[in-house]
Amino acid sequence: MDVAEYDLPFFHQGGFHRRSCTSCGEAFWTTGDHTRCQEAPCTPYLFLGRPGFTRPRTLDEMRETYLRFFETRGHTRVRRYPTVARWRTDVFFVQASIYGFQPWVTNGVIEPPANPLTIAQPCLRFNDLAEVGRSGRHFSEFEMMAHHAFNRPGHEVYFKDRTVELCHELLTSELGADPRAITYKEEVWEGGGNLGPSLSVGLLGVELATLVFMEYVRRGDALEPMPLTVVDTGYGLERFTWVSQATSTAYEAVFGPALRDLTAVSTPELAAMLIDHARTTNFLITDGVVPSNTQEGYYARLLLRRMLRALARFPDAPRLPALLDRVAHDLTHQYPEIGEHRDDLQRVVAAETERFEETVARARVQIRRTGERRQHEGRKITLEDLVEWYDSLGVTPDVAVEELPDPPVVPDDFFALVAARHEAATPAGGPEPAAPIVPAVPAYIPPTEVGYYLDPYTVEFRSSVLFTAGPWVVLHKTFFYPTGGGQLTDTGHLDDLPVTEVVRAGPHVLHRLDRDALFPPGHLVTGRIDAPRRRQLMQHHTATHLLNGALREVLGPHVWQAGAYKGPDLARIDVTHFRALTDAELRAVDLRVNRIIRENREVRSYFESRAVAEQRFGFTLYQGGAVPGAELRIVEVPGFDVEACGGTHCTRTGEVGFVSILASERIQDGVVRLVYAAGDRSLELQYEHESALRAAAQQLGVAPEHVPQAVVRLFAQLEEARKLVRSGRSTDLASVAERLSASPDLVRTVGPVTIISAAVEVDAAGMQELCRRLTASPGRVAILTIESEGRGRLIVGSSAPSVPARTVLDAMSPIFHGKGGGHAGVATASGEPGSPLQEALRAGTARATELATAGAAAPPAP
RNA sequence: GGGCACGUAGAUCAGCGGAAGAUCGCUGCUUUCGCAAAGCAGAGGUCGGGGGUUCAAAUCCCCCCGUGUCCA
Repeated sequence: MDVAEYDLPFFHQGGFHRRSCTSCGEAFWTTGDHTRCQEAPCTPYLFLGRPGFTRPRTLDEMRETYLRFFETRGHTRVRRYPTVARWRTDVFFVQASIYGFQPWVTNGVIEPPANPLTIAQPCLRFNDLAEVGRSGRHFSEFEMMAHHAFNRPGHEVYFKDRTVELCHELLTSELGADPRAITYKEEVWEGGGNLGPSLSVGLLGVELATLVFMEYVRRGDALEPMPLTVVDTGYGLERFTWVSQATSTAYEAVFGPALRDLTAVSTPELAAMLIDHARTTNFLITDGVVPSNTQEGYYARLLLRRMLRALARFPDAPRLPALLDRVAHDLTHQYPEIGEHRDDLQRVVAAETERFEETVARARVQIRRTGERRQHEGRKITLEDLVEWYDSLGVTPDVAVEELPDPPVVPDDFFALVAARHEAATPAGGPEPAAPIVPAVPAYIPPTEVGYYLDPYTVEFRSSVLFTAGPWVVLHKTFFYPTGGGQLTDTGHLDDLPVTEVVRAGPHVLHRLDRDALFPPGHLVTGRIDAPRRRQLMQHHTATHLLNGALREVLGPHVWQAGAYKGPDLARIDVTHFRALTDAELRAVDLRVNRIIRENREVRSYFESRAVAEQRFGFTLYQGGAVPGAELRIVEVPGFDVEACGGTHCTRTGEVGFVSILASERIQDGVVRLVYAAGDRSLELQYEHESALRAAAQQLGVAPEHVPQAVVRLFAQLEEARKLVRSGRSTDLASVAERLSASPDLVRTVGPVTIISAAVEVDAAGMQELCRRLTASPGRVAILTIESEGRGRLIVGSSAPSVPARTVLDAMSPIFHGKGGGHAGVATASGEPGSPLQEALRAGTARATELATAGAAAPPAP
């Protein structure tokens, strides 16, 4: 980055000089006489026991001081964004104050809610979890205070000079830092394809803030100026608070009395870790994360389990619910929504705690058993076993060791071993499902006017053709709804040609015909939408919103839509929840939804600017996921449910008719699915179910209400019958066995050994069963053959030690080209049928006789 | 989104290529005034589902379903 980028008038007028840090070599600006930048590691912490600001402030005081400082200098205070970045697909969590404005504000698509603005944004970072509590300064949740300015050509708010000036004024005049102790180190910031110069603000060994000036786009090696430049600052609230209090760790300054209380009943490190995690958990769950084994949910689980494990070591410490409550109480002053989610959070945590305890109890039993078995076998439990258990049972080595008589030594780098194991695993990576191939619409074609938002009831219209490509048609204006938001495409006709699919591509709506479109440009077509289908789709879509609202009411505000489908036959909604729904919950949801339908409430659909909608309704708007654009389409059932949604909706709830919930299942940890039907479709299904029930009743010859008992009875009878068949077969085999044993030409006796050999006519399983019966008593050898599926099969069974079945078999196999094997007790083979098989049977009998004779002559030592 | 582990009797699990097992629970009998307990006997299994390899699969391979867990 060019030196000139950092050469600001403010530095020159303020008497700053530019130096190179003798430690890291980076350039920095200061009015003092430092030879090093005032940041770690070049400069050690100098503020410990010697505050960098004039007076100590608590976290809340420091935040308020900051925000007010910028408010009085023309900035508008903006509410925090959720810590869970639902509006983004590239990250799970907000990790910096600018995330709330990416990508639509920073790329210029929409206006910021205010300009310039100031914000205190809770951020989550989980990369250094192991350091939290131990290092004295790491947090999993921290607040990034910021002032942001977005500059468009012709509308310049402020840029580098004013930014540094404000920062310097805040530190010196407002907080009372010694101006000469401050250094502004030159750095380059880069991210998301953008980059620009930045200044890192150091004081007494701490990096207090970073001032980033986003002004370039990287195109290969070249840098191009951005049309919109952004002042992206970040001030660490926790560090400011710490520097003001000069305590020995940041935790003492930030967590205050809660930390002292908890330290008294545990250790300082664990107390800090617990409070940090409790804060983070409060934010996570309040912002809509349900603990699970995937995605965001896993972090909630990870934190909760770390807390539970730590608390288990200190019987005098408060239990998890009390800890979370205490921390929530401290946060509620600033974030009232955390207090509002208190009860819901406690339910979520209780369910997760129960689950954890079950998991650990189950794992302990398993480990103890394995330990005992290994000891029996004279083998040791290895470190590898512990890694395996952690990975697959979720048991930390300290717990595993408690269950083992002779545990291996657990090295300090245990978790590095786990990581290494994952390193070795190579990801598979399947092919992406093919997206429908849509032709490129030339840019000169004007955007399609869409009529279905304002008027979802028009199903016939006239419009002119603007563009065709193969079967695809773009119209000047359309009422056809393209697949989107989980709602399936409309179908119908353009003139008399069937429309099979409608998709949106950027500003255009493309209709796909069942053949190539031969309309000349400008041709006027009549569009007719399949009205019953559309009506059904609308009913399903509105029903989905009603269910979502009812689920939040019944289950709690942790419920978020995690996916939805609205087809012509059925609809589905997936929502976050910590366990499968009970029948009572389902009934409550069903009752609530159908009641709202009967009340025939208004369903309002309208456009609203994003900033206004977010401020009015909050981020629960984004139930369907990220929605682009400056304007949001809002679908609101006043007092019940509000969502940003692009679908077609009924205008009154009564039009939905009736909703019947057909099924509910837990589709993955933390997500449940409801399947349902609305309107005519729910009636149709009702009829289908009734007629199915009647048909079943008729078959059973009972009244419909007696079907369940009749089925139970039927199954009992079936079981009886199966038993009879089995015992019948078994008596059959028994009589065959008896007959064989009684046939003198099949049986020969050699000393204590009785040999029975015969060709029988049963199936393969019967042959085995027969063999087992014949050799049930000691001193018996059975050699049986069958022919089935064009092959010859044979079995040798022996309960006479002198005649190993396998040896007999080996004498027979070559004769009928049989393949097979077995052991001394039983051996089987299959090969050619017919005379070779008969020959083999004779040879086997001879071999068995030989062995028995030898055995009788020289009995084996006992 | 990916890795790994697991799915066997009502419950908890063993077996991991050669003839389906253990413990608890259940039923009956013995014993007892009765209960508990003990002893004896017995019932209870599509070894998650579907393909494949093999003379032979609960066991090996592939796919699917379910459960758990670790990681991003």
